[in-house]
Amino acid sequence: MDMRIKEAVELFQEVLFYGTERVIRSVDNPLWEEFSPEQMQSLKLIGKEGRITSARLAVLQGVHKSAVSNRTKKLLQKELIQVVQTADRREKLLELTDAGKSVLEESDRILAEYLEKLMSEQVDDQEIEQFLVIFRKLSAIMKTDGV
Amino acid sequence: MDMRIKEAVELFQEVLFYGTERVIRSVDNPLWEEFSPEQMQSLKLIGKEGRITSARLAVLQGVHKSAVSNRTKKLLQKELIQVVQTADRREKLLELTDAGKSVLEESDRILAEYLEKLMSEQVDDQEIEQFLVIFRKLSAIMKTDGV
DNA sequence: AATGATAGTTTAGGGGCTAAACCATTTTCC
DNA sequence: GGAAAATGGTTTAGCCCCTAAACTATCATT
Repeated sequence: MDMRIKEAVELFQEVLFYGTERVIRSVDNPLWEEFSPEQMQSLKLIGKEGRITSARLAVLQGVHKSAVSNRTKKLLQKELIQVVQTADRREKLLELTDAGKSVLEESDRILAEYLEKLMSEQVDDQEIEQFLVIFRKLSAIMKTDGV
Repeated sequence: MDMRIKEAVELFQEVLFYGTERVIRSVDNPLWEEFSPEQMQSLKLIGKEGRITSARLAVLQGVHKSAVSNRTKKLLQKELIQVVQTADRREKLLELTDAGKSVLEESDRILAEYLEKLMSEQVDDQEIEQFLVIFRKLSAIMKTDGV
């Protein structure tokens, strides 16, 4: 096996599979103690789309509809989202409340602070550029590779 | 806020927080249906250290000891690891069985195949090099930044 | 020998997931 | 127009993971 592939396997697992959880914990964002990553992602997608159905959210998040039902149920209880009824009586459109928007902004702000600090301490300018390039690429791959 | 930081926040979340699960699913490794990422990581660390205590595993994985107890319980039941008793009757050293070693090797082989295919289709040689550089950096950061 | 510390397990409760079952509503077909 | 099929979302059932307290056996200290 190509040594590079072998190394890639190790790094891939270390960073993507096993490192993520550690990063989330080290950011030490109080909001992330109250809202799970799954709930945060739901907020993000709802915010991005403006108004969205549960079905679409399930597709975007790649999970079963009942998982979405459970997530949105909690977000509704926490009043971070609200329902807008459509003509189709079966359907519910979800949108962010002001509180939901605040949570998203605050969460991003804290993560930005964390990254800014991390980057200023451990990464030089050129590496930041490379980081962005590679992550843009990874993001693109994840969106196209049947992922 | 620096636009680059803003972009980094988005990409970071997309790739590390929300993309990982999708990648795991798209690799389509049958072993990963039988063994969770948490169990796989335990196998990996046990394999790397040769013999290891639950306490050390808890530290390396950054989880509570009861989580480790549950993980190793399942791995024992599946006969992927076995216990070696020490002089300290409270303590148990864990080591891989041959079956455990096989699972690790097979899992890595499948992931290597996946990455090789991915890289040959969507990434050029220079990008592979950059990918490795950046991931080495990320891996190093995760090991030192109180992560 | 009694007390405190330690290693690991079990218990309790919270989060997540899949998928079937369920219910109301809409669409399709005859 | 009415019955059957499809659809949107919720609830139920069962499995997984986590944290942390409670618990038990063993070791170390006083």
